[in-house]
Amino acid sequence: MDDSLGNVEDAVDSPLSDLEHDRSRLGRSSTAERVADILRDRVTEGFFEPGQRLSEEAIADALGVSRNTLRESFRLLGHEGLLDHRLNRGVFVRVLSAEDVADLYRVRRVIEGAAVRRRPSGEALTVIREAVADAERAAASDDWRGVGTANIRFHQALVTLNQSPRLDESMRQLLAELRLVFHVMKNPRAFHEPFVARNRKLLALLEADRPEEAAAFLDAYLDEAEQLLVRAYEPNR
Amino acid sequence: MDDSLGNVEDAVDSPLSDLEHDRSRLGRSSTAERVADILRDRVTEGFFEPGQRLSEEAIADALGVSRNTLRESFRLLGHEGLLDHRLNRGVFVRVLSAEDVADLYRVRRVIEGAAVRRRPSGEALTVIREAVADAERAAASDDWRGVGTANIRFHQALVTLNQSPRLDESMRQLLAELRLVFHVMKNPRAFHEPFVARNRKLLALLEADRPEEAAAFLDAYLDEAEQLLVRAYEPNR
DNA sequence: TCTTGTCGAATTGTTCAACGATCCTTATGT
DNA sequence: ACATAAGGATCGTTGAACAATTCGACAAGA
Repeated sequence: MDDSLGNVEDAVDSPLSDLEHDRSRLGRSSTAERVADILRDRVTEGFFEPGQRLSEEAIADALGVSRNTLRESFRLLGHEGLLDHRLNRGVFVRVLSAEDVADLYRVRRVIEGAAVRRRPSGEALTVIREAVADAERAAASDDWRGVGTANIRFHQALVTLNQSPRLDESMRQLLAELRLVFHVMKNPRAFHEPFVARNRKLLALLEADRPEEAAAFLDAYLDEAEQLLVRAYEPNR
Repeated sequence: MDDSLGNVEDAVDSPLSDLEHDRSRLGRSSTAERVADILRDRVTEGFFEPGQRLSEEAIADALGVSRNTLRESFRLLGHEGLLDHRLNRGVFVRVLSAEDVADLYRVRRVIEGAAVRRRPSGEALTVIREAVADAERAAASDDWRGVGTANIRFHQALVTLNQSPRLDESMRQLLAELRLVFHVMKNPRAFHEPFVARNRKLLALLEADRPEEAAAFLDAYLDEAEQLLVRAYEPNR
């Protein structure tokens, strides 16, 4: 890797370093992990309902993989909190209690709160702006499911202000768990609509470099979101 | 389950709900998980050195379990950040970069910082006091390894102030990762001794209910700890 | 009627042996 | 010295097998 040689590779130097960015996706094949990806999607999208048992034989058969491989996948998702592995009984889609929801929001207040107190980099702000705009666009066309995913992207982007890969990863998992709960909202509009404008407001506070106000605003934001969720959730226990 | 019947069960109603509390300990076995426990200990205690490859056949043979079971264990530890799973190459004890260390401390500042800003419950304070006392006792008898573990207990107890099971678990994993790094300190005394008195000071600030000062003190505390670690660590890259 | 014991089917937990795929080292040839 | 090819070691995955455990059903007993 000596650039001083001035060989033909220099011509594609920039696009090449772009490619390097995708390298993390390369090693990423392995039947067990791919199966885990599929199951993760299915669980978070609600295809498998919370509490439902995932039969090893049935799923291994359906996906065309062996039970052993499937079990490796189960271990991964169990560790992510999406599946509940009970000894000798099988794996079940995790059922979150109201107390779990409260805990998830406790963590959000800590991680997102720390994020908005930081002086944002322009780069991070760009991503946040896009998420806000996407949510507004989706709301304008009554696509409340789209609002939900844009909203998730917004909060994920907020956390990147911490500049910590581990916190990013924690947030990713946290939001995956939270999606398990979102499905109980029968009226997605009622849950997502109030927050579109707040995202815009929070972004403005960040851009104005008023971290303490942003933090206070976020706290109220999360309080209300939690209330909405718990209220719709508590009855089903 | 109608209590109004006034049957004999009423007499044991209270002790029965006590029993439920122990239910979590029941499911607690499974060869794969027990193997994961053993390996986790071995890795954090330094028996397996960072970078070392863990042969499936050799370890499965040594522990008397099958390769498939061992692989399930590997998946668990891989997700905890202690093992590095490279496709078709095997699992290696994770090697943390200086950037990883910085990230771990970034997370600590967020999680522990949030913790000390809370009004501590008397119960949590008791555990913290014990950890401080243990560290002082160990230091008095030149047991610097003991100081290290008491110190870890101290910070783990700090995090419980957040009253969040998920943050507790995150901290547990984070500290396990950090232990991977601690082993590079050839002089444990130089690394642990300065913090015994600071633990006491931080505890005093908590007891005096001065959260902002506690937070500022903790930040400086973590800054110095990180500096010490990185300085001893950077050369070995 | 309620509790307790027992049986059997279904499912998970774990092992084992096998084979292709991939990586690493070493030997080979230019 | 360098690229290439061969070989061995190890991983990835499978399929089958069997023990262990759960759970529901049903019978026996208080």
